[in-house]
Amino acid sequence: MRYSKQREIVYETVISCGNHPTAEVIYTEARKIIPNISLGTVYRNLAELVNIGKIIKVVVPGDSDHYDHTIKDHPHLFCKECKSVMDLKINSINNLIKEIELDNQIKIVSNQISFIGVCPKCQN
Amino acid sequence: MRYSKQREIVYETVISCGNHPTAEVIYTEARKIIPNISLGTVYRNLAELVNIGKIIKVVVPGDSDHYDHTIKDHPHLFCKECKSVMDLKINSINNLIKEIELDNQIKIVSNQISFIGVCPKCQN
DNA sequence: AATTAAATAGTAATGATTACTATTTAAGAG
DNA sequence: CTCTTAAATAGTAATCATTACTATTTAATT
Repeated sequence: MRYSKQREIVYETVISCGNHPTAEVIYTEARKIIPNISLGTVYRNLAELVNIGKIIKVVVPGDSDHYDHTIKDHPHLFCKECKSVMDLKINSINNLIKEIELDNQIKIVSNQISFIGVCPKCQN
Repeated sequence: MRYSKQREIVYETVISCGNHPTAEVIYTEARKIIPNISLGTVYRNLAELVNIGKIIKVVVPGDSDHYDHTIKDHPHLFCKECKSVMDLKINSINNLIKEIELDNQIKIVSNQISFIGVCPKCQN
């Protein structure tokens, strides 16, 4: 893969944004640095960064895809109130996956574990 | 909610199909009984059936939504090979959710736990 | 049988994402 | 340093799933 300024900016934006940005958010941020970067370029580079394992895609029910620079396998919470995506801790995720593989006679290569609920900030 | 033949057929199709049909699959099936049923009617009734808790929606990364007549909380496998959706058993899902709620100080109201991998039929 | 609001069919619109194409550019070779 | 070439881009069009809209139909009540 050849170097491109655009890909570098897209990657840096995913990291600096922190809050699981969507393609649209990354596009808005990236345009502050490369004003004529195109949305297609953002999508293509996000897909490539996912492919080479530098970021992951987070699928949220009823919302566009989000991107996460935390590679380590972890679930997410989608907050009903503030619509934010939050990383979750889970102690035994590897054990859980092994258990599910054995119990169901399947091979798991990746997962999308999402919870819908209320984040700490939005608890009343 | 008023009775409608269309809603009844949509519901029965989700049940009889078994294999986690998509809206498009349900539309095709339903047209065998009501030839001029519209796709919008299928979508609207699926949403209503989800709302009243008679079916659940299964979100799969990179695929359109699937519907499941099994209400009990359970995760799904999306098979990379045959593209099918399969129900999974998990012993301790309620304990898992309680643990995650405590560890992360959040309130969970629903979940979408999906694994991507290979189903038993597609193991070589 | 008349009334009324919910549900429908058919179609248009939306929104996220992907595909296409002419142009630009990174990077290696001479 | 210049030439070459394939990868990457910008800009735009197309696609796909899903939702919204509207005139008409229909379930259910009076």
